[in-house]
Amino acid sequence: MQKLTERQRAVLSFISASIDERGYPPTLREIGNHLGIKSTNGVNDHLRALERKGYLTREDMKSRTLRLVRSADGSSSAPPPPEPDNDVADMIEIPILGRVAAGLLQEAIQHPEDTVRIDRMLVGRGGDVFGLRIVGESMIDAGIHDGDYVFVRKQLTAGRGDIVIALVGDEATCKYFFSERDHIRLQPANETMAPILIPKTDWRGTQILGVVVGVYRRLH
Amino acid sequence: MQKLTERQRAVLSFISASIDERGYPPTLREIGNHLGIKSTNGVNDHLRALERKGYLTREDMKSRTLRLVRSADGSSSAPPPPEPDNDVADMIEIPILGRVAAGLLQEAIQHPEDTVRIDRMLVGRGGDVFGLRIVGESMIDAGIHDGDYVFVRKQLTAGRGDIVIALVGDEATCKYFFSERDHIRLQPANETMAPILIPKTDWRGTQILGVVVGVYRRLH
DNA sequence: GAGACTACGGTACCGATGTACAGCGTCGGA
DNA sequence: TCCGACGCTGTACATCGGTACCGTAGTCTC
Repeated sequence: MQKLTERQRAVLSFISASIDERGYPPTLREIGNHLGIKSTNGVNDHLRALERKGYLTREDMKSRTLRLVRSADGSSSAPPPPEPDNDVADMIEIPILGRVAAGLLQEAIQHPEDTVRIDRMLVGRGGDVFGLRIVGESMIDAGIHDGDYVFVRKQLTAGRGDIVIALVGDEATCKYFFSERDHIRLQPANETMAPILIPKTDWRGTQILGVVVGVYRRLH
Repeated sequence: MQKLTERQRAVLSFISASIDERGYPPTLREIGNHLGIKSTNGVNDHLRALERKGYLTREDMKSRTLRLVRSADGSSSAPPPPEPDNDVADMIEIPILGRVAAGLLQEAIQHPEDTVRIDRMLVGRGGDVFGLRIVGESMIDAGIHDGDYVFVRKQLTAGRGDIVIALVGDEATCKYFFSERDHIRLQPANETMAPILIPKTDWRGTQILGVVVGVYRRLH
């Protein structure tokens, strides 16, 4: 399968998204509208290129007859295969489990507040991701404010300097992670707050819930 | 869910088959053709009945916008019920138009880099939303860092203290917005940077592109 | 017998859409 | 430097396709 340009990929992505979300393909003008292309011909050029490169087919003189072609590697395109498209329109559903530093984890997990869906692109590949609401200012110098949502990829280990969600006692907390000689240091990003030091002898892997892969703040 | 007549069931079945096999819904005339109905009105009667009984929805004055509605008992209608069409309406597709303070607006708008989809909940109701990538540290004290994505609701006015995307000369920039006696003040959230003052006589409404309604930062 | 709902035929209108043609600028080879 | 691919603007046009309005019939219920 020939390579696509950025622009062509964007067109393909929008077509795929349209089919997924609305159940029918877009028109030339809808595509143009979405991508800021004013001329139907501009869009048609892209479609011709995508046809030529084997990514989609369409029928003459009929509206909305775009069909995605499954690519050789099996990575979809085609709508009927229920598995998510590979590079395109890859969505992830993220449960917002609770608030960090606001209660027991168990408690939080049992009362998912809400669920949001965002583009997989925004949280990177792979992994099981959940969301938490931040309470407090302990990570403010890292640009994580009170009320922000953080998206967390579940994993038991972390690298030096990663922002993690860790269990300290019964509380989940958001901190920088540093593994040092004989202890784990959980460092707030706030000059007024002291790091939490945990002797490695007391440390268990299960205490890391995951690594923060995204931060979202709603304004207004 | 109300009962269907033989004929209505046949219409529904054909629509479903069309979506399954071809990837897009049929037109009125295609339905009529298949079922031996010569009048578009005959078909339209059926579609109206199916709408009224809650089996499908469609959009006005747009071709092939039939959508099957999942029936209460879960027994399809929807051809491949992979994802719940239920809250699909709550998704929003956001084109990432460019980088703030990195070039001309026109330039940016004409070259959308990419598109992301996120839950409408995250950006609030209504409005046309686009995305920008932040370049620079001018809003760092507001927790908006270099490389962050901001989601912007298009609007020409702003309230005191809103974070806006504004046109200053040819550049789009992200700043706090303050309307004062005889000038507009665009205030960076960075102690080392000076506000931009624009006499109200020089100010035009078109200079505000929109209000920042969300900030996203990808980590890791 | 009046009034619904169903199930069409026919026709007309007009907005929605795909197609075609003419250009323009950029960019990376050959 | 010419050429092809890319990525558009702009315009014109014919068809596609949804909607509206007018009729006819059969069935079923009240």
